[in-house]
Amino acid sequence: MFKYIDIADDIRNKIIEHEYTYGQKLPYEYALCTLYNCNKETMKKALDILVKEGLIIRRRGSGTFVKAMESPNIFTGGLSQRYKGIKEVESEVIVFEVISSDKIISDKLQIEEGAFVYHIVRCRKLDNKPYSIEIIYMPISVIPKLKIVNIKNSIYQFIEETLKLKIQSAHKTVTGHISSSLEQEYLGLSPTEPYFQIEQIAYLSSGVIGQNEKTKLTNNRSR
Amino acid sequence: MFKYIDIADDIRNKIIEHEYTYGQKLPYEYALCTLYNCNKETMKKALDILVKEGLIIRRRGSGTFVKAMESPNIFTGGLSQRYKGIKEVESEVIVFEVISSDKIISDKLQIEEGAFVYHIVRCRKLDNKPYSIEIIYMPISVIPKLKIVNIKNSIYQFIEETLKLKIQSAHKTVTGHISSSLEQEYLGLSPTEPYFQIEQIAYLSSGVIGQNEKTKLTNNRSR
DNA sequence: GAGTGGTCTAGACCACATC
DNA sequence: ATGTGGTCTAGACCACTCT
Repeated sequence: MFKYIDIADDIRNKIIEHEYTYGQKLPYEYALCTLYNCNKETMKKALDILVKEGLIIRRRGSGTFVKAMESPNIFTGGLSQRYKGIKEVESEVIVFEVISSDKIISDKLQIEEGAFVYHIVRCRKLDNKPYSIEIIYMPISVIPKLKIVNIKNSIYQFIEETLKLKIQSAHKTVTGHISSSLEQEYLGLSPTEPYFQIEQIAYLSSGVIGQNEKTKLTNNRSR
Repeated sequence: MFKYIDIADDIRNKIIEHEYTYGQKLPYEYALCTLYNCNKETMKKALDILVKEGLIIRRRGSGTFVKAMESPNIFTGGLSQRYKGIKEVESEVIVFEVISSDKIISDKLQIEEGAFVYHIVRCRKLDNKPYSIEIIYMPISVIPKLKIVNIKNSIYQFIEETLKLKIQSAHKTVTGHISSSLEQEYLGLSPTEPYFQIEQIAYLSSGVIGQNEKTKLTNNRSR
C-alpha cells in the first residue's frame, strides 16, 4: 500500500536472509533511492522503521549499518523500577569494580570472554526512597578513566556531557522477576514482591574515544 | 535546535496548560503551519511526536484532537504475558457476559457508572500452552452484536476485519504483579510466580458503528 | 573537502470522513 | 463536494564524520 513500508519490508528481508550481513554498511542513501526508485525522504521513512526495530543504525556522516550483531558499548541490566516520574535522582554506589567478563556478559557485549569490564551496581533513590537497582557492565575500553564520582549520578549524562560522546541508540527489553535477596535488601521489598527488570543495550555513536573536543553543544532553542 | 521539536514542545505546553483542552479539535494543519511558519511535513513531524506521547489523536478526514480525557472504546487489562513471539494463537473463553460497570471500569472507559459492558475473560494459548489471561471490558454500545464465536480469536482482528472499524490507537502500560489464584489456575504458575500485567486502552477511529461497508481493504502490496 | 544523514520546503496527489 | 491527514517528490541547506 505504501512505498516506504514496502521498502522497509524488502530491506528487512535482505537483512534476515543475510543478503545484508551483520555490521555491513548499507549502500549510500541516494543509491538506495535509485534502487527503489524513490525520494530521499521516503527512503528515510523506510529506514527509520528498521532503526526502530533495532535492525540498523544510522550514523550521520558515516553511513547506515546492519546492527544486530554489532557490539553494544554498554550493557545495563537489573534496573528494577518501582516508580516512574521525572524527578531528581541520587545514586548510592554499591559496587564499583573491574572484573573479568564471564560468558553471559561477553555474549551481551559481544566481546571476548574474559575481557575486563566495569561492574557497577547502583541503588537509585528518588526523594531518598530507593526505587531501583541498576547493574551495569561496560567494557573498560569504552571509558578507561571512569571514576566513582562519575557514576554518582547519570552515567549516560556523564558520557554525553563530559566525554562528549553520543549515545546513538538504546534498546530495552522488559522482563518480570521475583525479587532476589539483593533487591530485597536495597529496595525494601518483601520476599515475594516482584519487580521489573529492564535490560538495556546502548550503542555509542562511535567506538572510539576522545578527539571530539571541538564539538560544541548548542543548547539554544530557536523561538 | 530543530523546528519540529520546538513546535511539538510548544503545542505540548499548550495542552498541559489547558490552552488546548481535552477533546478539543486542534486547528487545521495548514493553519498551524501558518501559525508556526513551517511546512506541512514539518508540522506532521511535530504532531507525530505528540501522537507517540499519547497526547493527541489524528483522524484522517476529521482532524487532530487532544486525547487525554477522550473516552477509550475498549479497555483490556490483566493480560499476563509469559512468552513473546508471533505464532498462531487460540483462545479459550472463560467468561463472556454483560455486566453493569463499576466505578473502576466506568472511570477507565469514561462512561457512566452502571452502564452495561461486555466482560470477557479469555485464556490465550500458544501451541496448546496457556500463556496469558486477558480480561476485557468494552461498552456494549461499541459492538452490540458481539457473539462468543467472535472472541475465540483476536477481538481486534474481528473488529477491524468483520466490522470494518479501525483501531485508531492503543496505549499500553505495563506493571508487574504476583499471580493471583485465577492466573495460577489457568497459567499453571506457582503461588509466588510473578507475571506481567499489560493494561491497554484502545480507541476506535470513530465511536459510531456501521455505514462503513463501502470501505475496501486493499492488501496488495506493490513490488 | 568529500561523504553521508537530517531537516525543511513547496507543491502534487491520494485516502478517508463528513455532509 | 469539501475538509482533513498521509504520502511522495525534487531540491536546498545544514550538521556531523572521516581523512
